[in-house]
Amino acid sequence: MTAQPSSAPRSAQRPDRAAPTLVQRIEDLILDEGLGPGDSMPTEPELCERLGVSRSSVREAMRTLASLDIVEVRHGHGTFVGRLSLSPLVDGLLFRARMNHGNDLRTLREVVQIRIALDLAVADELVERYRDTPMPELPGLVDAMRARTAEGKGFAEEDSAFHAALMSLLDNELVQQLGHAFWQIHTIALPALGIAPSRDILDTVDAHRAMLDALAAADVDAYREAVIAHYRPLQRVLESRESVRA
Amino acid sequence: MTAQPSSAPRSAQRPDRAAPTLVQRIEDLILDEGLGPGDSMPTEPELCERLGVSRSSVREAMRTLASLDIVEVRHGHGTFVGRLSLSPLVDGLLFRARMNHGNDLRTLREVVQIRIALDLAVADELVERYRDTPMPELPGLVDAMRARTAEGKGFAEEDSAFHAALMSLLDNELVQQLGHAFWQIHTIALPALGIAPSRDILDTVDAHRAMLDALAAADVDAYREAVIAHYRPLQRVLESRESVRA
DNA sequence: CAAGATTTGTTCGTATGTATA
DNA sequence: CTATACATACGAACAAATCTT
Repeated sequence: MTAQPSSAPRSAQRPDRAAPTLVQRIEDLILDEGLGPGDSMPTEPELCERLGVSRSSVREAMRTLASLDIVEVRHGHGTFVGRLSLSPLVDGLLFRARMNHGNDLRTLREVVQIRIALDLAVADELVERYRDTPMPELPGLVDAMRARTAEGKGFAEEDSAFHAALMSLLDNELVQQLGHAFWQIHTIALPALGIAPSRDILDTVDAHRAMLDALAAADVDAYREAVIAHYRPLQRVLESRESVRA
Repeated sequence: MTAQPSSAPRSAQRPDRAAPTLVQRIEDLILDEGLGPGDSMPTEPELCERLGVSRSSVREAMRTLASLDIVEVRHGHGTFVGRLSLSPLVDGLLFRARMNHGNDLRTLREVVQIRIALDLAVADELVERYRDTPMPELPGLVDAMRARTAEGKGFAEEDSAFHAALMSLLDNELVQQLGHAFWQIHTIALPALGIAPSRDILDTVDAHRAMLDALAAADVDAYREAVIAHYRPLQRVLESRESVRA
């Protein structure tokens, strides 16, 4: 009955002996040429020649690669190897969030759950690393958050910088990017869905400070507590919108 | 100094007052029409008319949406709303893995680290859920793994089904998909990079059984141990290839 | 500042391959 | 087998953005 895996969505459509798609051929070209992020790609006419296809085809393939952040195209300037960020994940999840809006905020709740899980999972290592590499700029960020909250403004920049700084201790680039990607999801989605931050957002600021205190004291349990507290206001906003369930 | 966020890669290029891109307009069309995964999209000529753009532009936008799994196009049949899977994440990470191959297997190591972190993070909840919903098909899967190993074959199907079944207990669709996506990465990447599984792959099979035993006994610590042991052979393969560092 | 060269963005018309009825 | 509807591919022309001279 398991004739077709059927789980593999579209990526695994490589029957091995089939003709490589144009997207793959361009990927191979990047690798063969030894290009890295930021390096400029051949121009479209050049690619048409080298690959023996029309410009329309090259352009469609480039769009695919651009949406995966494998290339980055700048109008009137050229095409460059992209940064291989997780922006496609962000784009996909943002659309998913818009899609099941009206029903509930399921996607956003799940994103927050994963952020919590990730933060808790790296807590041990973070405490250890922080011992060797304290980060003197972090308290200033927390103060800035408080200041901006007092002004009635958001503190997205500071929040992003705070978490990015902590994650940078981990020597795992993918975790950093995943964290940033998930952070982006609700930072972009909530305002876009017209959902205002709750009043107890100040608790979030305090939780940031508590996280720093726990790190300075090398107290893993306290850090875990602070992380959970840190997400509580956000969770409250999301749960309060929990409505119809099919 | 923070004039431009500049951290936002490409997704957030929405100065709010700028003309919505064609991709966004098609996304809006899907949402406005109330379409869901599997529903058929308007045909290309129809979209050209409704959106007032040429066929090529529609096609390029569709390619972008297809690579994000927001639409799925079936040759000669039509275009349909996609499943919103995490296939773009898989595609991007697979390319990244190919890119820093030759240097080291950094990306794959990071993927495994995240899988471990996720599995450990959900251990508590998993044990709890398993108490209420034991899954009688799982031991059979482990036996099948052992049988296939004895035949010298891989057990990708069984492994995938095993982890998918466990994750399905969690009531967090995103975690399931993330787990499956990361699983796909090294399952696809390792053979593609010509790296053979290590001899001690049998330990992985045993670890699967240990995971089940721990779940049946509702022993969280034992489950955590088994999870870690489960990844050890894979980690060994990846660490052994650690070579040049720039 | 201005003109021109380069490069990507958009459009049209046409022909071809593929799945369904 | 034929017909129809659909996606796929191509090539040429023009538009718009960017950089250089």
